[in-house]
Amino acid sequence: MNEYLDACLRLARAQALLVKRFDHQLGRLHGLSFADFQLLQQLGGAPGGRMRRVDLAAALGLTASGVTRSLGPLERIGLVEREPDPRDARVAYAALTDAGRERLQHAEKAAGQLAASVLTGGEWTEGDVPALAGYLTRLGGTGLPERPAAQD
Amino acid sequence: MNEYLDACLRLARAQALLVKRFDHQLGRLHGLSFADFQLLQQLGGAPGGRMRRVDLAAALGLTASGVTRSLGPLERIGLVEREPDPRDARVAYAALTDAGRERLQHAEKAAGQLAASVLTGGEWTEGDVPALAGYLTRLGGTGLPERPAAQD
DNA sequence: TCACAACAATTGAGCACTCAAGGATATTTT
DNA sequence: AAAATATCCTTGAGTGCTCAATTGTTGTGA
Repeated sequence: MNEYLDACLRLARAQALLVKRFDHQLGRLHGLSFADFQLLQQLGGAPGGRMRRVDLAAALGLTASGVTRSLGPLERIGLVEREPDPRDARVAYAALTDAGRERLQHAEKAAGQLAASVLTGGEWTEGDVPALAGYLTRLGGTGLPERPAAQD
Repeated sequence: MNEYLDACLRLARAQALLVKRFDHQLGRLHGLSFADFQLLQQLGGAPGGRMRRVDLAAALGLTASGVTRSLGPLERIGLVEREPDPRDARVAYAALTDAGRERLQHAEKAAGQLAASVLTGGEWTEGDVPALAGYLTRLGGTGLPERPAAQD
């Protein structure tokens, strides 16, 4: 096994653990999965807190079908609502509700804290996280929502 | 959004893309998903090419249930077989068949090549991959099967 | 020796997706 | 103008898991 495959396998394992931790923390405190959180975050970063579903799918790296299915439960609990486009009957927007905006704020805080707890202390030194982020960006870890940096 | 959460989100995105690429390549050439490949690899690295299912679950970071379900199709196509433990009736072993061993060899070669194509060239310089592997190890990217390093 | 806790595996139900198909609508081509 | 093609979204079916419940077996302690 070469070092490249080793790194790919490590990435898969690290991600699985990380998702588990985020799911647990966000689920416990806010009733959201990590995937839900990412979806809300993309909406939160869009103008007016709304996006066409097809754009949301592209932004999340999912299919349209996946977005439809993910939005269902979030609409039902009132975090997201559906809006038509007056000019194009094919299009439906997904928009954050006030409750959704508030839930996102709290979840973002919790997620930020969990991320900091994972990536600070112990062996993590000053340049590590930017270096890691750089490598992950090269590997396709792009398309994150534009957000003002929140300093912890 | 702080830089720690940014890195975690990038990891999730990078992984999704990587899995898609491995699934596609391994599926096309060998009829295996990336998850199937990882399972076969764990068996390949075990003494005699066999492990208790409960140990396989732990090694893969899955539940016993997940392993039972993943092994089903692989048993049906003859890559893996089930063996009882003569001393403990609770236990079932998952063992690579000859066909499974051969499939694994081919898949491992293809996976190694894909990984190399992802992580070499362009922006990747000499210390990058070991550094990335180190960070991922810290994040829980451990438990990979012991394999003699195959140099490409 | 016996009761019960721990262990191993499986199965039903549910979550989180993809792919393919299909319906409706808008755009492009003829 | 009409036909062909592209776009958007949803739904059925399938993949890949987890959790909870269940069954059967083994190990431990009284």
